[in-house]
Amino acid sequence: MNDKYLSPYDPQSVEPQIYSEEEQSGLFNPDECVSAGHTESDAETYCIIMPPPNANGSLHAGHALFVTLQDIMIRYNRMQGKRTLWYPGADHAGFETWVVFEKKLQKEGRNRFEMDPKDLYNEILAFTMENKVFMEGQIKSLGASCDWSRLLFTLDDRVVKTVYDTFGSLNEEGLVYRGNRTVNWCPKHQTSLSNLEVSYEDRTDPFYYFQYGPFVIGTARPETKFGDKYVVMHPDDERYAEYKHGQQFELEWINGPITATVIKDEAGDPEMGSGVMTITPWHSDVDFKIAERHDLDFEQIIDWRGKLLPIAGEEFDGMNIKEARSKIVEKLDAKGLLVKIDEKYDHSVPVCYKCAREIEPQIRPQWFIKMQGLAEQAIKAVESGDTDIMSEQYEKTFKNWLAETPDWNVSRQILWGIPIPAKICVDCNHAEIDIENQLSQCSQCGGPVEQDPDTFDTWFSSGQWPYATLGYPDSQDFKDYYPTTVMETGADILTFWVSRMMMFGLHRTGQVPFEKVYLHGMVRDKKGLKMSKSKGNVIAPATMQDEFGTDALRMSLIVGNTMGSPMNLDPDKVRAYKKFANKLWNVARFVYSNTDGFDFESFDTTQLTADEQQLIDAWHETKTDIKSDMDEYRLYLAAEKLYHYVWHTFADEVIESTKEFTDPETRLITNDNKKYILLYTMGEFLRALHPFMPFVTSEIWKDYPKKDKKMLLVEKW
RNA sequence: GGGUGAUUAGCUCAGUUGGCUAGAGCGCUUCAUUGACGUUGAAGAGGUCACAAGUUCGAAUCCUGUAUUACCCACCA
Repeated sequence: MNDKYLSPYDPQSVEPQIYSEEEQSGLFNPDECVSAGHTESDAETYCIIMPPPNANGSLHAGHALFVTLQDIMIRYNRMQGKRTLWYPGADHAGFETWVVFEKKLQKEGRNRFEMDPKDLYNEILAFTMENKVFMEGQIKSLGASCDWSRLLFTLDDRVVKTVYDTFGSLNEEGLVYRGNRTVNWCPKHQTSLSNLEVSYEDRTDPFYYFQYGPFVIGTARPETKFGDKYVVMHPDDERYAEYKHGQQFELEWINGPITATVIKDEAGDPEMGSGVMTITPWHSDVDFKIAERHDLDFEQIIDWRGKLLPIAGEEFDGMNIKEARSKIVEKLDAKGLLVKIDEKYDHSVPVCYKCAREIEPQIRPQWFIKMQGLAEQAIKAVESGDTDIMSEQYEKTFKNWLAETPDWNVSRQILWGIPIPAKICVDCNHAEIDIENQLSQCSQCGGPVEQDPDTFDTWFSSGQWPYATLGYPDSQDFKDYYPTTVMETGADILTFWVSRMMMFGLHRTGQVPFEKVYLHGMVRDKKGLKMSKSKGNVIAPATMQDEFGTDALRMSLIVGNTMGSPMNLDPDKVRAYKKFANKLWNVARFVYSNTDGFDFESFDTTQLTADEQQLIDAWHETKTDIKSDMDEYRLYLAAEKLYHYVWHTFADEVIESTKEFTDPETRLITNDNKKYILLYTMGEFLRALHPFMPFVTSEIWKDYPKKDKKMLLVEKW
């Protein structure tokens, strides 16, 4: 027996060695598996496209969970003899990286507005590349058996080309338009956000009532009221029956007398306040829609930095809106127009999900994708079963969201991303899509054109990831592996990402991008709370790996974690599986020390007694059971059953039953039947356990006395 | 406001299409063990499976209602 078994299992010394042996074997690449003869060239394929992690920081527990889940699926299916491809990637993560990078600049006392855009871009690129390498190292440390030779970055030329082609083909089908629309503008980040990137905060603020001509209007935002020259009420509100649609009247307002117009619109809610409101079409989506219906004027009151524009009058021009609010109230009060203030008005305020600053709705020309037809196709594909969302509780969310999703604003005003292939005319502002980058003058007025400074929403490019990675339309990978087998990702990005991949996949390739969707829940702390730096409850996977070993971390993330439900990570649980790794080590120590020199492959199994045969049959029953759990993605059950078998059946019963056959002198087992059972069964469960705990099983496998032994990675399960 | 889950041991959670005495990890009690094992093993305490009613030979599991709770979406002049 190898002396290494005399001391307890030490993950730190074993893991890097095992991973580098596996990686250097080249067998993470399915082509290598075929040419080395481990996989039949016509074998069924199995493919997972890795959700490309954001290359802007270190891995958190959620990454550890997805790497573990996918690696188990991949290793299991590879060991089933399938041609198995796990395609790794890295995401430039537009806005997310932008936010991280901006914080870094801030810390260094620098300001991006003072930097040359090219320098800025290059700095972010360098920053991202550095993080990308670091992140890949962490993924490797988790044991990911993905094919690094195919690694793709979301800003690689091949990806950009695919993204442009898709934008072009959407445009050809009339699904792209440029529109002046209300966007969710973050004054801090200087970009528009999608609806999904806006969160809401409950607040209690003062609510002001002002005299507006003959009416009383209520508002929580006096600072927008400068431009309000329309007063809206419900057509059926009898209190105001005397006022006709379009009727004009004079009134005294913030900066003197103005002329207001009465608008009758169903959006006016008679139950709300006085039933009368004034509107600010530029700075509210609801108001925008009313204004559109009645063809009203749009006036910008607040600039992109959150300051009042000249329309607010000399006194307020350039003033920050927060400061302006109280001053306006004071002024109106002085004029006798303040009716009352309700100090306790509860409402929810839209804020930027990154900086929590209030969203300022603004109007800005943006590129939009028409969603309705694309969404219908995606819904149909799920209903027909072409794509199976395995966690059924999310199927409804998926369909409901798609059925109601508005057109998608794909423009972002950030530098870090894929530039939108469009030109803007310097003279007439006309915007034109230019996929091939050939346009030199405006097709409308002949004036000079400039590149559209906006970039794509990162989900527009990552939504094309499955066919972009595989090299649509004519690469061999695309032919071999598309549609992919499983998309495994977090339930929280079902709408952000999975829905977009479905729509784009169907649009471009005519096929769904994946056959199954496995969604995992969020990893939380042991009390079920979301991990966050402010709560101080963040558990870094690297810490768990250092303390308990990667196999232990992997097991603890899997056992008891049902598909789609949140997962609570408790260090005590990881510790428990560290003990399990050591238990395996000691099982190996016992088996190897008792079977030195025993040739189990030449053993005549007919010598086994009925009771002994029973022990082997019991394993095979367990194995069959586990296999069906694996095939149906009940990984949590398979893991638990393996754990239970090794500890409570093999160690507690099989091993114990051999002890009466030991030589009193050497204290070794003398009975060949027992030796056979021990060796044979251990070989079986090492293989079965390998997808879950690749490191300790591989290390034990090195000493397994089998002829024509392969790496455990490519042994048959 | 709409939607989707959750509620099982002291704690954190499993429990597959309804089916033996409801399980795991950690914690707790007692005994044994230094001859595979950072110990481990044996035994044990601890559960009205949120509550109520129902379907069934049989319910933690299915139906209805109630309570509590979490998350997602929409949105409020």
